[in-house]
Amino acid sequence: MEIKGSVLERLARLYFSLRRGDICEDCEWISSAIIAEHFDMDDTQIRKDLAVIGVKGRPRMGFKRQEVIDEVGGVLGLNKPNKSVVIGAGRLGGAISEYPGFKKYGVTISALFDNDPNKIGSVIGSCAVYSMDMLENEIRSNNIKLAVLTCPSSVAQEATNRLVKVGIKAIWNFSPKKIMVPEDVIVRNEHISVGLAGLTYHLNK
Amino acid sequence: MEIKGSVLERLARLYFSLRRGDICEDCEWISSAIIAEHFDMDDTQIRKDLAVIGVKGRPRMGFKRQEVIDEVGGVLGLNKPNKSVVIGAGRLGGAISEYPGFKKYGVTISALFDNDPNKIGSVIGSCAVYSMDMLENEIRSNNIKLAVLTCPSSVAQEATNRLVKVGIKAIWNFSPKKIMVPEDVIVRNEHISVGLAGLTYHLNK
DNA sequence: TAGATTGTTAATCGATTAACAATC
DNA sequence: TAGATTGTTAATCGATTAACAATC
Repeated sequence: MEIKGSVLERLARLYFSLRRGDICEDCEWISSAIIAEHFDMDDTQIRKDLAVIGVKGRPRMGFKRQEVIDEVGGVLGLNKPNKSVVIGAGRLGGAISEYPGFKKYGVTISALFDNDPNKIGSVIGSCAVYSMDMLENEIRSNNIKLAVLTCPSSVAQEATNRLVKVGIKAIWNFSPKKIMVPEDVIVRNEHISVGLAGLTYHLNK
Repeated sequence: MEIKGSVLERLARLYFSLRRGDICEDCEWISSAIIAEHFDMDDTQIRKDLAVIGVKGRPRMGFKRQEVIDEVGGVLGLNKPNKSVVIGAGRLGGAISEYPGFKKYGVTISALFDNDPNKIGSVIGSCAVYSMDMLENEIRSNNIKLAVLTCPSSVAQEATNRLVKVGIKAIWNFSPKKIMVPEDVIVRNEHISVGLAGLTYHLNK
């Protein structure tokens, strides 16, 4: 059963908030009403989302916090390690490599790749920066399925083609370019400028 | 008339795609059908969104590309400069300061702020890094209304309080922490880990 | 004129919320 | 037992799509 994107996103928010302790730090049980209040949502929605993945609550008690974390984490694929590579060792690639959250949530970065000789051989956030020539080797020998694209738009499609050819199945695309992939590869576009527009709209209204 | 978030987001996507030349590079006219195909949407939606902000098309011709850019840019507040400050001069703050897109779309970064003595006094992407002590002065004297929060979660609320007190009206929050603001201040949360979960879900399915 | 495309109303579809019996 | 909370069905609401007259 394929879980819908909107449900996945809400489950992810719930997962990260519970792990971070934003909602209840030490409690054993948590009710859908408390969760809903934190996210400014309807409590029925919380129960329905958890029902989708088969998490059961208990009348008068609510849901077991640790069970929710474990089950949601399992469904989201965050309970076991996900190895990844980062294409582009600029500031954004560096920020992603250094972000402690990824390791915490099961995503480890195997290496960064760049064409800039000044960057090749350096280390960013405990990850080595390799030449793009090493890309295929690294991905194959570590059986990596996830790639983060932080390279310039001009080379995004070319990099994508190489990634797909060598077995990458999921691409997190931070370049503003639309990239083409075969049907069995999933792309998530992260166009942060779009969020900016919502703010400037309100400022200039 | 308040434009809904979903409409704003679609208009922003359209605006950036047209400016980048993703849809039609040099054409004078563009039809809602062509736009819709690019975004994998229904063409009625495109016409409705443009109708919301009063952009008129012409039967048999479509919409004037430049007019769409100008009108949408105007509504989104991207036609005139928006000065901003960035709180936190880590890699993410640096990536944002260096990103050429912001200047191109009317957002200029006045300064970065950090408490790390090693960073204070340096320059990132043509922006100076100042001590947090200078925050209020800089915002007041430049009449800045927009702030980007890339500091650690632990100080996000404290920084927010100072920003709000000195007149900031829009906050782009990259920290995973929920921040509290008065009603007249708008916050946009950019929790990129949420996007990651969608990819790991599909990989582990 | 014939044909393509807009603008808009009506119909459909899906998502959110309300209601409430079941349960501990 | 009484009361709180779940689980789920039904009702509402809003968003998307279809249809089509108007127009150039």
